[in-house]
This record gives sequence, C-alpha cells and structure tokens, in this order.
Amino acid sequence: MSKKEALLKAAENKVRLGGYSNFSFRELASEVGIKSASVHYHFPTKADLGAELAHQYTNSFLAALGEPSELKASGKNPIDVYTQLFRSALVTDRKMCLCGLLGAESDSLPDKVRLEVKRFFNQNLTWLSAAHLANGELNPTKAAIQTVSLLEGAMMISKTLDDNSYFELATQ
Amino acid sequence: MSKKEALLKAAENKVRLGGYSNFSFRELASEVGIKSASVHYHFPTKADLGAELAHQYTNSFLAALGEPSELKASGKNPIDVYTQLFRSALVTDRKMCLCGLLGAESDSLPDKVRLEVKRFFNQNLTWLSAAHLANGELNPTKAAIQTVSLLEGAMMISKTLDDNSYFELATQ
DNA sequence: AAATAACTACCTACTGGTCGATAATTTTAC
DNA sequence: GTAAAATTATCGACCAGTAGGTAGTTATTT
Repeated sequence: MSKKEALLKAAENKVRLGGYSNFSFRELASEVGIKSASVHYHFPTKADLGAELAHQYTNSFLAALGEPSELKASGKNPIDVYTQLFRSALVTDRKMCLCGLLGAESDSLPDKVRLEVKRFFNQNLTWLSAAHLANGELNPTKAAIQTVSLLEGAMMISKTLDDNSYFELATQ
Repeated sequence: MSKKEALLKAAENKVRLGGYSNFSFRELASEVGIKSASVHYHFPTKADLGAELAHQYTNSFLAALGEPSELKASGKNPIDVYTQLFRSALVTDRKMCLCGLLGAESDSLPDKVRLEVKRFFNQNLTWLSAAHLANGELNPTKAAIQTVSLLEGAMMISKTLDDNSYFELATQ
C-alpha cells in the first residue's frame, strides 16, 4: 500500500469516528510514518484530501453492491444486499457511514467535499430506485429515500446507544 | 436573555450546522459581546457547555411534544406531531437535529456530552413507544426505532442534498 | 462581606499551510 | 550507452492563526 493510500485509509478511520475535523495532517502523517509537510505533496489542501476520500468511498461502496438487475437475476434481493452492506459497516467496522457523518456536517464542509457527499447520496438513490423497481415496488423513488433514510438513521442511533440490536430491530 | 442563555443559543446554532468542533469559546464570546475567558465562568470546560446544551435541547424537545396520551385524547396522531417537530427543525431552522449530528460523532465526544446524547434518544424512544402503543401498534418498540431512524436519516439526506422534498417523500 | 460576572494577560498545544533543500528515480537527448 | 533533465517523494524549519484553559484583578450587585 502506497503512502497516499495509507493516508486515505487513516483519514477514513478518523472521519468515520468523529467527522471532518477529527483528523489532522500531523496525525495522519505520524500514523503512516512521514512528516506532515509531505502530506501536502499528495493532497495540496485538507479539502482535497476530504474530497478524494469521499469520492473513493462512494466508488468502493457502489462497487461492493454490484448491479441490482444482476443481483435479482442470481436470486438475491438487492435491498437485502444493500442492508447487509450497512450492517457490516456498523458491526464489523464499528464505525459510521463516512458520508452519513459528513452529510450531517454538510453545512460546514468545504465545497468540494460537500459535492462528493452529495454524489454519494445521489448515486445511492439511483441504485436503490432501480433495486425497488426490480422488486416490483409501485413507488421506487419513495421506497429508495425511505430505505437509505432508515439505514443511515438506524446506524447513527445504534452507534450512539452502543447497541447493534437497534439496527436489527429497525431493519426487520 | 442572560449571557449564559445567549451562549447556549449561539452554540446550538453552530453545533447544528457543523458538530461539536464547529464552535469555539472565542466565537461564542464575540457573538454575545464578552471575552472568551468569561465563558469559562459560565461553563468551566467546553464539555460542560456541550453537555448542558444537549441536556436543555432534550428537555425543550420533549416539552414541545407534550404527552402522547393527551395528544391522542385531543384527537391528534402523536406520530404526526413528532414528525412535524422534525419537519420544522429542518424547514424553519434549516438545521440538523442537534443530537442527530452529535450522535453521528458520538465516538469522538467527551463522555459527559455523549451521555446527554444517549439520554436524548432513550427519552425519544420511550415517548415514541408510548405513542405507537396508543395508536394500537402491535410492536411499538420496533415502530419507535423505525420512526426516529427514518426521521433522522431523512433530515440528514435532505440537508445534504439541500432539498426538503426528500424529507416529505420519506415521511409519506 | 460575599457572591456574581466580567476583564486583561498569558500559556501551551495544535492547526493548515509554505518554503527551499535533498535524495532517488525516471525520462529524454545526444 | 550515457549524460542531462525532469519528476517523485520526502524532509526540517518555520509561519500566522486558533484552540481550550488558567491566574489574578476589577467592578457590580446582593
């Protein structure tokens, strides 16, 4: 793993625990074994780092989901697959959704970061609409926003109350 | 309004836009017309201020709701009342729920602040369970966690995408 | 006299960011 | 094939600004 990748990974961990202001160049640098001045070589500003982090997070997230039509074709319910991805973020990583946390802080983020967070949710809503359509939902747009709202909210509350059974109950 | 109340109000605005780290003693002080050192007279530490803020927010929120049984008795659906309180926070204040934002940051908060955020959600779940029970729900506990999850999530996404119609669609 | 509420001055620690320098590597030109 | 040039990735030193917090003082109110 390159230093740049290591920096993004370290930043992701910090942000998913405490938001955009929960990481500093010095902390990241020390974690990957370089000096803070060198971080600016890979990311000119903190906003650049944040934006690239959210962009790659979105891409990985979408890639992990696959295509709703293909999931359906192989006998899986795409909404269950989507729910499972959130569950593993909460249960395995024990962290918030990166864009869930950044979305809540949206108003105080640098423009280029906020833009990437918007992209995450727009892409997610598109994916979920296709998934609900494939499931025969009458109003796939509405079902999509309800699904992602419920999951982000349940994740946040389970983290806050430090009890994953809230997530399980919410997704029953 | 006393200086102390003014400080809490200024802090609430900042936190609801960008989280716990989005306010400083210097900013608050300058907004209410005193010096930053004087803020420490009212709140010994930042954590004390954050905890009192979340505590009062919870109390005001619960007070604004009223009692589920009384709402029911006066012909109102308590879940609609609850939804309306979230809606006005989003549409009128144009800000996140204080504890929704702090909850997402939960892992990086000082203990006494996190404790108050937990109190907010525990009290909300109790209120919502009673409300759903009064509505004749078969599983009021489950309905309660689903209601608050959906509303917190929908609020966050509407803020992020800067479009309140997502909230309206999610709550249909 | 005591409590309240503010002040000035200061501290240490940390923030994102800039600068020029320095090796090591890779590409280009002859 | 090799010498020169450019690129990559790092460094130490430094900067101005801000963070939360403390000590001691002053004025006002009870």
